[in-house]
Amino acid sequence: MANNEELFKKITSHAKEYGFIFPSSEIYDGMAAVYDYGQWGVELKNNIRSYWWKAMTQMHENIVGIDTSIFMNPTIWKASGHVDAFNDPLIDNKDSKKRYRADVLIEDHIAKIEDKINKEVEKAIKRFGEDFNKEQFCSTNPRVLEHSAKIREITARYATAMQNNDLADIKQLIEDLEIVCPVSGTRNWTEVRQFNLMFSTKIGSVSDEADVIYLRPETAQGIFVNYLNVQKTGRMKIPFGIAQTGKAFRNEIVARQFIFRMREFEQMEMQFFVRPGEELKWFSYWKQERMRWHLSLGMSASKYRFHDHEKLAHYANAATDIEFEFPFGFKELEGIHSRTDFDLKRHQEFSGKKLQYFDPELNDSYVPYVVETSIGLDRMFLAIFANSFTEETLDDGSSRVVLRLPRVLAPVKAAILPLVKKDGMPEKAREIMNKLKYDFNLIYEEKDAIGKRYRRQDAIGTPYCITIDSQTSEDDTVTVRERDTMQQERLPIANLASYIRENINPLIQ
RNA sequence: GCGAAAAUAGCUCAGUUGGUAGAGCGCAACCUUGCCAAGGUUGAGGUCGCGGGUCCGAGUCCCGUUUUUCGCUCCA
Repeated sequence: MANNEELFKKITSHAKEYGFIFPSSEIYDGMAAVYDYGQWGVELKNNIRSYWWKAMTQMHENIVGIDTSIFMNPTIWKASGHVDAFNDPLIDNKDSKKRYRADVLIEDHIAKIEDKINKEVEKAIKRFGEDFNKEQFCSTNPRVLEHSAKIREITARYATAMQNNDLADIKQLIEDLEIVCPVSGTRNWTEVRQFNLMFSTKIGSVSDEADVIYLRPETAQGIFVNYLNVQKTGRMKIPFGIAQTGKAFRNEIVARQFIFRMREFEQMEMQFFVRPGEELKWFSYWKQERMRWHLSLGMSASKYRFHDHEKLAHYANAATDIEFEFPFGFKELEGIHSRTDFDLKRHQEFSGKKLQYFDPELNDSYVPYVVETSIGLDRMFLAIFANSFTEETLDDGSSRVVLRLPRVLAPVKAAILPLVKKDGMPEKAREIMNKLKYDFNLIYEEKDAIGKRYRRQDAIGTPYCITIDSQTSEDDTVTVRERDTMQQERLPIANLASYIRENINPLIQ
């Protein structure tokens, strides 16, 4: 494990040193769990996104893409369940390290007081027999009156505190009631915190009248609320899919492990709409299909595994994760969920609009079922980056750091290097550069010894180094040096473009 | 969120019982060499994470805070 920690440290250092990822707002002491992509990082990230996008849309005739807004009508998040499921005040016990919902702790306490009342009532029933008037008893018995007054007091105080968002008073209430942790039995509590999964902001320029809106915690809802627009205007027939990439925001309590868990992150999602009853067939199809996509990048199959969910979310009837072996262990990289018709049904209910699809083959209308594939772009970046990072010792005993990125994803496809800064080589190199730059992202470099320049390209994962030497001016050939093998071959300049194109794209191979 | 550890140049680090900062690599310019980094010369770059305190004097001691890492917890 110590080795992996060491490796992970090297990977994060390398990411910063070579312009892939910087801590956000670094000169202001940074911002927890927020990172910026640098000059090479953004190229790699764009390439991953584009590779996914092409694999989903271009390679599937029945999948199209859209791009929906981060802001959406707030009712969408009520329909999706995000508002209610994550709006609770939480408190931790420092001894047991267990986390509780503050309202549940207080309700449990009230339930205990109610038990006391019930016991008084039971005793009274035993004593007075059949003609016992419970209502009269409760409104006169001093012990019961005391208990019910207490309950009213607690309830009122809790309601006021929640209304005023007075979390300090909720903490005080828990202390005043001498509520103890069921596990540790102690009253060593943290402050009460409101845990909101969603970031909120206000729309409208007059703040009093402004409405609260949320930054989307997932991109999926933008697809759901547009599915009929796409289906109708694109004349889509079930089964069909809608793909989208974009930023999502989650107010995670613990965000950690570099770019693995960030509060602002990018998702690549595809929602596949199917006939009710056929969702599990498609679920299994997408499971295999998505794994195939991962393996096409050439990373070892042993780095991947499925993790089927046993406990399913309220909306799902099947779910699996594709996990990847990061330096800190196997972790979720992509989720594949059979979401049933939950989301569309809820939107139908909350919007009052029919979200049915007329199936001409069945001559029937229904709300489609949905199978979702959802992958974190930043996680995919980390998986690829960490997996590609290699330190090796060469035969001559020297060492090199090489980023063995899948070539299709490499930020720079080729470096154009004049062997020396004279004899017309730089001019020839510029000429080649100008021919190829419309097709590929290139780097031109003439400073330092050729070996040093090769190593610099290795460090950012450039698959090919094209070197112009004295022979170039004689026969218009150059040497092409491959990143992983360091082997060189001599090629005519005219063949360079097709050589690079054919060697970088696994979808062609 | 709880607990522990850490923070000095772009990166990796050193910095004696407290006496106002160094190395290697990297970077820039020039020279030299010319197919696998680490020849020469010159140079840029740090209010030692930030804020207080103790002291004649703090990178070093104390308190707070921010960030990062690890363990636990959380992750519809």
